Amino acid sequence: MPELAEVELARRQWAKHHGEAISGVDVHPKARIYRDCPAPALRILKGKKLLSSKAHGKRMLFTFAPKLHLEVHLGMSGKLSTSSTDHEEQKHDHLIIRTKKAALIFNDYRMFGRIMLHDCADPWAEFPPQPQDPKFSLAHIRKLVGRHPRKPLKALLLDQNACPGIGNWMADEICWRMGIYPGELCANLDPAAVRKETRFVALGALKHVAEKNMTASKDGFAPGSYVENVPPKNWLFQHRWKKGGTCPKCKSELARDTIATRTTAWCPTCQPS
DNA sequence: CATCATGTTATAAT
DNA sequence: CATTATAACATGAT
Repeated sequence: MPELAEVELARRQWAKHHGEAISGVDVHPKARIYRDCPAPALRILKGKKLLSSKAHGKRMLFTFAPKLHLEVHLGMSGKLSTSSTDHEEQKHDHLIIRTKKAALIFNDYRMFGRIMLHDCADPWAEFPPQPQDPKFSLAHIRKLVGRHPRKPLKALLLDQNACPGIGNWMADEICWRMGIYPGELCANLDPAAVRKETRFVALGALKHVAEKNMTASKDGFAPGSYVENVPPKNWLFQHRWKKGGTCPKCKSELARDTIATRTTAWCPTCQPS
């Protein structure tokens, strides 16, 4: 499910409980999401306060002390939600962090998501710039494109070291805005166009998906409700999965195929191969 | 029953 | 060594 804007929205669910002390931690020790971290280790959070949080790409980091952070990745089907203190464990709830006011829940039925615990000051110190950051510069993109001349555009966009936070639908959206066939090789691309449209889609997604609903309600969201936050109708997003879906620009029927291991939708007219 | 899903990663191949 | 391609992971919806 989650790309950078959905991840940011998920982070904000738990972020509503910054400042609250942790009274209990329920874990499912066998769940695959704990493959990087023994589940019982999470009990160290008990008695600590959730101080702050941030996101980078598709990762979230929840800070409980200067050198104690919980990292969460949602994988394909992970969800963060909050519920009342009497929340009873639902199917595929793998982690429930309890405070006096709420239950913070991580649910993931496919278990491609993951949990990590960090005991250093800044576990993300060496991360590459995100598309929405000013550091996502033209020089940076030139370097990326130059390093991957035989890589398809779509594969570059999906590379989390290159474009952190971009996933399948945003990658298609970016290719479509560029007017470039997703299988086009990086060697043939204009780095300025890659930068421009990647930033447009990243910033637009944050605005439409992450921010919009945050002002819609002040007392939280029902679990999963945020998935209804979607980009506008003139984005490819709204048309790419409909059968017989058409290009919002030229109304041609969209094409579909697997590119860079993922199902890809594009407009054969606006993005000729 | 077969196919597909907004993701990553270990391993192979070039 | 660096870059690129593919299979595997687990569950549910269609």
